[in-house]
Order: sequence, then structure tokens, then C-alpha cells
Amino acid sequence: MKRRRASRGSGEDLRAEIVAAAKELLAKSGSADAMSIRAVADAVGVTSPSIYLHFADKDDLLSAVVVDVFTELDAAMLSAAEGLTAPMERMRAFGLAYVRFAVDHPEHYRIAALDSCPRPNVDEVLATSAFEHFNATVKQCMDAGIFAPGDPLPITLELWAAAHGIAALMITKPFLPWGDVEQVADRVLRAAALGRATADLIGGDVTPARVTEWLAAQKTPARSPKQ
Amino acid sequence: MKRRRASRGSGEDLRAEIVAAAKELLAKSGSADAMSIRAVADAVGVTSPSIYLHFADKDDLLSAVVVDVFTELDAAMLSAAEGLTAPMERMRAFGLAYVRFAVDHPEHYRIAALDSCPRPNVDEVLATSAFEHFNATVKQCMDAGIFAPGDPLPITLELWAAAHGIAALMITKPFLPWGDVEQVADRVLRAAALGRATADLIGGDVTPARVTEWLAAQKTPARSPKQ
DNA sequence: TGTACATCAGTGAACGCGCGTTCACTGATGTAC
DNA sequence: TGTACATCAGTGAACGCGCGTTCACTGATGTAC
Repeated sequence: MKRRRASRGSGEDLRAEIVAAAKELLAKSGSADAMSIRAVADAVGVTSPSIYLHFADKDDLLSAVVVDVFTELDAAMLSAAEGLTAPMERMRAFGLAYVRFAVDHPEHYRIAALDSCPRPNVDEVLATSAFEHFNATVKQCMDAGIFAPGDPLPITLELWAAAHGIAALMITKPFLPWGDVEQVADRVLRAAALGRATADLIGGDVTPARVTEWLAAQKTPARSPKQ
Repeated sequence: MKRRRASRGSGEDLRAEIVAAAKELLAKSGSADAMSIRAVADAVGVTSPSIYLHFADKDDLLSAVVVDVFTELDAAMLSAAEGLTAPMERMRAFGLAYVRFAVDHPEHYRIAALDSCPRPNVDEVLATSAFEHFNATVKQCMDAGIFAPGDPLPITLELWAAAHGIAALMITKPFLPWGDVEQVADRVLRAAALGRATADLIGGDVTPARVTEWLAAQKTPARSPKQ
């Protein structure tokens, strides 16, 4: 492939093309080690030294890809929650979109969330867009009285762990009997949120014995929600 | 390092030494790609072609390491739950031991659970020891009426996802404000189990709206467990 | 007990490969006059 | 408008490296007689 030489100011174009090509190669070829500078250069239609005009080294390119992936993930989450106002509904939409994204782009998700990142600071992205949006929704759930008031961060991490756990396992152990992605994700996320809410409801030190007792107490008088 | 040549029948000794050396190297050097046949041979005090007397190729060695790691994980879980009989207590001990193992041996956990395995069949280990033990405990929880009766597998996968999620995130994003490992793990695992139990309790289609409603109903009459 | 010999665990050297990165360069682009 | 020239995006060739794996071999171990 031959490409027209970029004009003076338009270095950004090739940069973007390189990131896009790297993402695509990553999606096909597995891990970060399988994505070579040479292959990326080839895909863009440029020689490998050209990459170094736009990125300091391979890790720098990878960081750029991770940033791009997180941006895309955030966009997917926001669009999934668009129009929803009830905090629990928003949270559910976020979580489902998160898992869906991971399963749809397993290799991208892998380098962004499964691998340790080469440059830790790229994870500040995670502290900004997608993560921040999720954290804000957890805060809304607190304000709505669903979770006990306080710092939303621990709950955000907790729910994130649930979403990440199911996404990661589905990706790395696809041969297990997961069933429908959407349905399993929904089930897990609901249980995680409900579990946190109920734990807050029980309050105090939630020991296994107390939980067992509490569950029994819920059942024996056959007290059920107003339906 | 010079090693005495193995006697006729004792091929197994070197094999075990190789696996042990590979595990150690893995623990130090990060990913599977960072563990080279040459380095393993060096560590054992043998030349690299010798490895091929015991393993077909690098993937074969890696599979052996994964099997070893799962065995060790299973042993850690079993020993943590030793003496405990209450199903919830056992489940908690299993979960905590699981997360603790992952955090204590991050690189071993990484190749066993975070990477896709080179030979999918090694994951049958996972279908035998550690996984089977966990699944059995979930079944016990069902029999004890904590979870709704039925196939324990979906619940096992769900709870495993919670444990895996928190373990994986703590490993790959260690700079996040996790706090004490044990405490966070306990919190997450409890919420996951409690959430599943409560969801079963509410029954039917657990929509966000119904959960919100149910939670409100629990609170307004200020009904709390008998302490 | 002693010797000749087959076995096979482990060796040493080499193979071809693809990698990240560097370096001096080329020649199209844009600008100064 | 036309020409000389500086700039700098992209090139082509090469570097050194460590890798997985192979191959013909060596020589200690165990056995048959």
C-alpha cells in the first residue's frame, strides 16, 4: 500500500491512523506482544521507523490505544444510559454496556483492563471518564436512599469488580457454560447491587451467621414485598 | 550451576524441578512471554534442550505450571475452610482464601486465570478440584435454604465472578484505593452472596424498579433482624 | 566379581526468525525573496 | 509569477538481541553375560 505524504501540519492524521491500525491488529492478534510496530506500520502503509515520528516507543503507542479504548467504552456506556433517569436503571444500563463492550471487544478489553498497563498514568483516564460516570451514578443511588450514604468510591469499586469479574471470566474462559451474555451479566450485576443495598440495610457487622439468620427471619413470617 | 545427572528412572524429579523453576521465574518476571525456556533451563542448572526431554514445547510446560497453580490454590482453599461446617462460613473461607491466593501470587494467578490458556483442556483442572469444591459448597447453601434450590452452577459462576473481579482488579490496578485486601474481599463476597440470596427471596423478575420498591418496603416499617 | 555393551539423560552448537530501535538519507512541501 | 532554499515527514538498510527449537553428539548409568 502506498500513501500520499502528509502535508506539513497534518501529523495528527497519521497518528490517528496508527492508533486505529494498532487497535485493529490488537483485536485480531491477541495480546500486546502479538502487536508489533512493524505490523502496525505495514497496516497503515508506512515503514516502521515512521511510527517513531508519532510515538516515543511501543509502550507509548499502546498507551494511546488504551486511552482510545477507554474513550470508546465511556461513549458506549453513556449512550446506553441515555434518557434513563432512575439511578438504578442508569446503573444497570452502565453495567450491561460495560460487559457488552468487554465481550464484543475482548482483545481491547484485555489490554485496557486485564493487563497491567505499561505506563500507570494512562489509568488516569479510568479515573476520569467511564469510571467517573459510574461513580456519579452510585452517588445518585445513595442520594435516592438505595445505598447507605457515604463515600461512593468503595461501592463503585465493588460493583466494578462484579462487572469486571463476569466480563473477564467470559473472555478468558469462554468454554464455560455461561449462557446468554446479557442475561448473565444482568443477573450478576443485579445481585451485586442488591447485595450491597441489603448489606447496608442489615447494617452492623454482616457475619455469615447474621446473614443466615436475617434471611430466615425474612422468610418465616412470609413477608414479601407489596408486589 | 552443575547438577548431577539423573539416574534412569528418576525423570520425574527433573520434571518437577523444571515446573518449580518455571513457577518461580513467572512469579518474578511477569507474563508468560517473559518466562523463556532458556531462563528456566538456566535456573534448574541444565541446558535448554533438556527441557524438551520432559515437555513437548513451551505451551506444554506452561500448562503444567497452570495445573500446579490450580492444585496449590485448591489446597489453600481447602485448608482455609478446614473445620468449618456452616455452609456460609465455608463459602466465605473459600472466597477469602481465593482472593488472598491471587493477591499473594499475582503472576501465578495471572497465567492461570487472567490469560487465555494455551491449551484449553488444562482448564479441566478448574472443573475438578478448586471449582468442584466451591460448587459443592454452593450446593450446601442451597440445601440449607440460603439460596433457592436448583442447579448450583450458575450461582457458583456468579460468586466466582465476584471473587475473580476483585482479585483481578486488585492485581492489575494496584494503585486504586482498595484498602485492606481481606476486608474488601470480605465485603464484596458477602454482598455477592447476600445479593443472590435476596434476589432469590424477592423472586420473579427482579427489575431495578422492583428492587427499589422492595428496599423501601424493608425500611419504612423499620423492620430489622432480631439482632 | 569383572567386562562389554546398550540405553538414554543431558550437551553444545547452531538454525532461522521477528522483534524494537537507530541512522543517515531523500525528496515533496511550503516559504522567502 | 518564478526560483532557490530550508524544513521535516517518511524511507531503506541495518544493528543487536533473545527467542523456541533442532540435531548430532557424549558419556554416565544400568544390565547381560
